[in-house]
Amino acid sequence: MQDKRIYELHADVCKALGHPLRIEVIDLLSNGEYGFTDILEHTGGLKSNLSQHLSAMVRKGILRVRRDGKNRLYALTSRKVARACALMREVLVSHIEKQRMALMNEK
Amino acid sequence: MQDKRIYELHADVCKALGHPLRIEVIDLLSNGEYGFTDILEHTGGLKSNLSQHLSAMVRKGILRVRRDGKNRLYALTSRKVARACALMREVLVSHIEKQRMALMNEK
DNA sequence: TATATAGTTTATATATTTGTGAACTAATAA
DNA sequence: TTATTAGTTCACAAATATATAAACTATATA
Repeated sequence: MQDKRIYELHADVCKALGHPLRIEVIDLLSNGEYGFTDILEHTGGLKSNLSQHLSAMVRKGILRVRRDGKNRLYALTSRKVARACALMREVLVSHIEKQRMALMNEK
Repeated sequence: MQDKRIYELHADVCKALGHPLRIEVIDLLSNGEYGFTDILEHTGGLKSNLSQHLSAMVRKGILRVRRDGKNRLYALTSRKVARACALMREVLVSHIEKQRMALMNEK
């Protein structure tokens, strides 16, 4: 019941997965590196909003950026991020399945 | 740029990982099923707070509960949850490593 | 040098999450 | 039946996260 610090850091990194836009970005970047403008075109919304989400993801260590002329290219820091994300999607899908089943049985 | 709904659901499940107490619970339940009181003893804090976190996790489909007399037993719905969590921890660890390296180089 | 492009940063209003304690409920035990 | 145990639910205050728009910055181009 000591050193909760690791749980705080761990939760903080996981928080990066807890927003629809950020999930969409991770999904896209699973295919490789993309420029800011391409990501924005893909997700829609305001550039300032996207910029903030991306830099939060970089700060938490799940994305990296590099400059290429006047563009910025974003990528996942590791395939592990994509894998973790995919696992959670599978958990979601089976939960939805179970709910559907439960609904069918009560009718 | 359509059906963002899946991203919302996906993010919502991932949000379950985004809190220190919930990470601590997932870590514990990686070892198997535990009773509410044992979890509380392990994490500390108020029972009402733990109860709310646990039921949110059940609602999102990452934990399941069952009754055993007057106790309630909680478990992960799938090993996938533990694996996703472990992957994100690895991402955290290598980020911390990289930061340490960066600090060393600038000194 | 002046302009345009490609984002970033900042300020702020709103929405969501979290922690706390009191009240409540279901199952068992006396 | 009455307590007791083992949690859950509720209401509310405080803390965090999010979206938006305006201002700003760095690089490249004319």
